[in-house]
Amino acid sequence: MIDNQLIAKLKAKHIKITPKREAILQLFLNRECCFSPDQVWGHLRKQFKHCGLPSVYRNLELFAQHGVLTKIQKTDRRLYYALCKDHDDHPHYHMICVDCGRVEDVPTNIVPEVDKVKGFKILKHFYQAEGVCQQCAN
Amino acid sequence: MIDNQLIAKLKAKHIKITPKREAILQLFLNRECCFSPDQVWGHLRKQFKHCGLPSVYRNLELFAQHGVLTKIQKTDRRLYYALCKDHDDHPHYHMICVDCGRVEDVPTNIVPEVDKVKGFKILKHFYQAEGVCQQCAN
DNA sequence: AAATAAATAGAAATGATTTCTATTTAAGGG
DNA sequence: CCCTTAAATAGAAATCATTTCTATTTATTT
Ligand SMILES: [Mn+2]
Ligand SMILES: [Mn+2]
Ligand SMILES: [Zn+2]
Ligand SMILES: [Zn+2]
Repeated sequence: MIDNQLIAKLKAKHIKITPKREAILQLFLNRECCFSPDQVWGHLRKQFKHCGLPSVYRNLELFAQHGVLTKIQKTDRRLYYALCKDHDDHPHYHMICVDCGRVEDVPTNIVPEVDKVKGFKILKHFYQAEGVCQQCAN
Repeated sequence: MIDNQLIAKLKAKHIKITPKREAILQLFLNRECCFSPDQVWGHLRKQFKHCGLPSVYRNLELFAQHGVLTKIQKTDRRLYYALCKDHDDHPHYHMICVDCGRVEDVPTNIVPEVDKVKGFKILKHFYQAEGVCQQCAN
């Protein structure tokens, strides 16, 4: 059912595979959308009688720390996470559908060349695009 | 004292020029840094005996709506605003010094060409860089 | 100076996120 | 399998940045 490569990766990092964690990953694998902790919680409560929201927050952040999920910035300033498949192997950014929440990895060759312009030493940069995906355009 | 061109611009938009608003603009004009509402409030309370935090929130958002200020994304996920001088005349992004908070407008020619790649219709995009400014590097 | 719509202070509410702690559980070794 | 142990969890409570509400004040126009 769940991606075995992903499980192996997590085990290699000494991260326990719990039913809740599997269900969270499964949700992101099934629907390639971004979800807020609250949305993930709502999904988990269908499967599990007991389910704490703080655990959802902790696990989403854990997955983000290990490159499995990426944080998505939306205008409502709440937390959103999405699956990041090309985990740091190739530079890419994320494109979010404002309609359905779909998140696509898009390879990029944007490189900050600006340290010459203003004398800034760039430590990190962030690019994100919003729009309407092909499916939602119809 | 305060930028008269800016005042004229605001009057043209039927925005009342109040002492608090002048003081907020003056702060951003004096120090080209990003500030949180709380930081602006702390500054205003030195000059004004009575000063409500909700007014600060409202005014910062008002200025942002009218392109005078721009929102800055920091990792602490709190609101930050900075002066945006090149207001939409030229495409540019913002570079933030992680040390002193300085914000620089940097012209860009980054154009999202990705609607071809994945069939996405891009509505807006956001780029921001973080680093250390020349002054703080010394 | 008076009229008026907008701006404000201050208190209170909101709600997403975090913290805390006792209990449960996954993983590894016998 | 059964034990052991460190990690994960639920649930309640706290936190705290941001927003809402309302009576009062104020900037602008007559
Ligand atoms: Mn990704
Ligand atoms: Mn700007
Ligand atoms: Zn879509
Ligand atoms: Zn600096």
